[in-house]
Amino acid sequence: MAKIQAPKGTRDFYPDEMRRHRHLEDVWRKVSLRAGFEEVDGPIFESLDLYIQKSGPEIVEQLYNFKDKGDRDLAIRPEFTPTLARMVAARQAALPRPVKWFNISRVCRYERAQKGRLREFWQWNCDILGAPGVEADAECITLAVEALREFGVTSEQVEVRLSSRRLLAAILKHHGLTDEQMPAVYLALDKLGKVPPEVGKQMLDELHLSPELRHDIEVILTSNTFDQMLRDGGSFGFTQGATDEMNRLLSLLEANGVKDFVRFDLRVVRGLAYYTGPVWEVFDKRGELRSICGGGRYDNLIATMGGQPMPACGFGAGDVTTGLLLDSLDLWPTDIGRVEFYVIGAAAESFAVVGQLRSAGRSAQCDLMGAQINRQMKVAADSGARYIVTVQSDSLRLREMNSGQEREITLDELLKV
RNA sequence: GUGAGUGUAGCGCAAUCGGUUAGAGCACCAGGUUGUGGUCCUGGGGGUUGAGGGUUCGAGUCCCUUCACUCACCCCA
Repeated sequence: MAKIQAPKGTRDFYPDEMRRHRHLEDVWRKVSLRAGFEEVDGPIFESLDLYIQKSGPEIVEQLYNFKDKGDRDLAIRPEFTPTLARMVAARQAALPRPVKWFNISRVCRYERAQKGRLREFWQWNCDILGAPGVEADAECITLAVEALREFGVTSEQVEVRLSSRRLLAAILKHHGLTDEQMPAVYLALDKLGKVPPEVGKQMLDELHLSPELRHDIEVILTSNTFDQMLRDGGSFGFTQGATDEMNRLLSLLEANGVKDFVRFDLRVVRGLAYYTGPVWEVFDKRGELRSICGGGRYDNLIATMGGQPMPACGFGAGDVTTGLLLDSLDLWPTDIGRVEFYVIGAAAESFAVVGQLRSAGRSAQCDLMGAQINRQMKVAADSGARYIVTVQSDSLRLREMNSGQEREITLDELLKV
């Protein structure tokens, strides 16, 4: 029989990989719960229409869809947000506000696999619904930063680039662009951060913008703070409300202690039809990886999906890019998911001690191969156990592997180590 | 969808100009030594050189086809 390999763009998780994956999920879940988000989930497949409703018919090309035996058109979820929107809309009136939900979803997208992008991956999603103000945006950004900090990532290594679709749209409108003309400019802006300056210049030339707009775009590109942009570029036609909103968001981020991670940068655009307010994306500062995490405000989504209008913001982070980030910064913990005790000795004696440890809520294992003591010792050392316990008739010895310290110990003491 | 690169043991690799039976390391297994550790020694299993075809006295090596993987473009919810 021919060996069948895993489908393109998928991964097998052997124990080493699974430990790492578990670490990602553990951190994501921990910081979410710590911030008062509640975990939710839905089906891994949905009606194809759910995705078409949110993203248009073109989306079908980019997802795994199929007909079930009842001839229903279904799709494996390519993202969690439509499910979230469906769930919120179904109980909209009854949900206490704000709704703060998170989810770690396994998702599939039919795309060419490449670095940092596979056909099956996990996405951590956090959303806040029913909160119209920038407090919710600040909460989301802060949560993303807290996860990065928990992974051991510093503000030297990554940054949150914060933009605003509201501000961008105001600038373009101020210069007389119609809603139809805006996407081309958004697209160019988005590219500008990612291509060499000459190429960027050429892209802008091709748009034939007015000199005034061209000037404002130059200011956008060279501004590192919102204040600086306003100083260099004047009002840009912003309303007081729009300016206040960004300033308030920035001061909330400062109050939350994540200011050092955040840089104002209007080049960040993200999906075209979707976002309505602040948008942001996390990048590694070395510029080696695609974006690690991103989100923003999408106040129209719930109504689009058939619910009552409801303000919303949120973000998603992928396991693949996050993993690559931890790879490149060498931030994987080495002691995760290992059994705490490895008990060495004759089978009957080892089993007795292992049983006691497990009953006491500790993790423990022993030899199952009938191996000689020296062999057991080697296996125990290789297992990464924190403690090795040797049992010989009635005497127990405990060895702490990091320090190498060893001592005689009673069973009662052992259970409390 | 477009373009480029790479396929040799479980893994990362070597094999001169096309030349004998494709090698060593790590990992795995067995034995020995160190009696409570990660050492060391000996041995072992593992390969249709991705697959198919061609050129040749002879192909891991050259040519064609195909498949897979990787990277980039497009796209990125």
